[in-house]
Amino acid sequence: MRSGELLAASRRDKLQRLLAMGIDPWGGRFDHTQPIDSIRARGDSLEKTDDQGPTVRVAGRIMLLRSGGSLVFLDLVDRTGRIQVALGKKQIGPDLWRIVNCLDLGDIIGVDGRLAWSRSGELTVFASSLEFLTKSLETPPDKFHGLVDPDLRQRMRYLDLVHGEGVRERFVARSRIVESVRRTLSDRGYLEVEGPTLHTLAGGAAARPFKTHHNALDMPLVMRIALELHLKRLLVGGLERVFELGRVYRNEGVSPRHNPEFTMLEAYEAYGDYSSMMDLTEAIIVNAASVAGTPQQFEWQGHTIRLESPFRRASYDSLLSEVTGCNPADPQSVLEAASKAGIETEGRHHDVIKSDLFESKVEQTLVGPIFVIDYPAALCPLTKRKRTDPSIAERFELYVAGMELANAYTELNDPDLQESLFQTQLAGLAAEESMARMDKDFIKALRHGMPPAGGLGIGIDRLVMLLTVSTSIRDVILFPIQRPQADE
RNA sequence: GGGGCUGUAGCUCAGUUGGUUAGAGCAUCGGACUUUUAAUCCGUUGGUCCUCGGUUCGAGUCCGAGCAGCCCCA
Repeated sequence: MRSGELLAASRRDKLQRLLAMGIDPWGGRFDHTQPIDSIRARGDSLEKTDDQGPTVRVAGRIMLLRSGGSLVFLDLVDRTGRIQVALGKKQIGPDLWRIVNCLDLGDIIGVDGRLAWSRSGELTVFASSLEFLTKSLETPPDKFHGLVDPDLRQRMRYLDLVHGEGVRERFVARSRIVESVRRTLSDRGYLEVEGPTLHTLAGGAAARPFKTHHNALDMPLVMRIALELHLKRLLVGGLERVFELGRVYRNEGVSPRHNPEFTMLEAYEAYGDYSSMMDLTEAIIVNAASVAGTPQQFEWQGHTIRLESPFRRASYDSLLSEVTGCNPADPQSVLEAASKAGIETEGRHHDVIKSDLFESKVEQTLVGPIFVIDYPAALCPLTKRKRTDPSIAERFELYVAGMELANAYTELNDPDLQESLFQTQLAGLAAEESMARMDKDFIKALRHGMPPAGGLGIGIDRLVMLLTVSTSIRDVILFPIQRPQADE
């Protein structure tokens, strides 16, 4: 028999012993428990010598078990923390003591007892009674090292949450961040809406979609790659301030910064523009950082990050010239810089070359947070051009540690220009890298009149990475994509 | 898509130049213990060395292919 089977057999055996005693190994309702963190807080006002502290009731999973014959110490965890429990044969009586002999690491129990400090100074619930709540039939990970194999941590996230250092806290922070983002927007009068996730056309971003099919209607569908075009239809509909915070899907590679499904925020504000979106972006991030407990200054991805408002703003062209030394206004100078950087230039649109140069040379230097503003217009088919210079689009991207975190425009609301931009495929740009995809229904909506507006997109997973100081997107997504395991 | 690294007990990890029966800690089981802190002490059980193939008298170790994961690059 394998070791795993032997371990399981011993737990099954204890399960049977519990059943034989008339105890339900799967428990039931257990009311009036106190969260462990609040119990710990009560310990602060407890004299070290007081062995008759307040009566408490706690429930949780057994993480450690130290048996001293007729006195057992165990560490119990709940969603708020960890506390030591002492179970004494004399204190709980011989009937309940028979349960103690059936306890394994990982079991879930409920305890009533008095809170007091143990002789060695550990805050402890000295149990007067015990209720068995759930048997664990699998062996938990090594009690000291926990689960460290990144593959197993993702496949068995439930174990990672229990045993991983700071894992539960990180996902609690994620939830608080999302909550804060919603609050910042709703405080400003934004309405949360839900657009369709099944599209007939993948618009609003440059990405390859997942394809699917609707049987009853017998039509091909794609999973959405962005929220943009439906939210703008709602601006036409007069909702004026709308946002959606939801999942989008891109059929692309996996990396420490990319997961094929991820959470996107998009917000649109009638009568705003890209600079009002910069203010909004700062507010969203600064507010979220404060609820996530992100330090003012920290090391992330090899850079020292300071999240201080206002974030620096610099134009695309000025950064390009600063880093590469070229003159962005002079096509020849850009061409030379691009060739020097080993970028393919033959037969490609000037703005496409510029963009490649920016990506290969400038992005990595952007420690930030920094708003990169005023993009080459040809790359931005959904963005309004500057009145003073139609070659420049009123767009910004927010960078932190070389990573794109947010993207925003003054939204293009001229239906005729939009239609012609949807038809323009830039030389040297693959169709799937282009945002230009004809959406006639959207154009029609624009013809009815979309108010001038600012629009913003924030990658929520990346924001959570930043604010929880995580290195991989997989550390902030509960169930990132994985291939199925060959066996089992 | 290309390159590098990794895969050994339920978990965390050793494993020498290719050489006898593959080891440790935790976990399990048995024993001692009513103030322990990864409890301790004594004893015990547990292996598809990721898979398939090859080289060899002999493979956890070398070679090839595949699978899975991590990282870097495009």
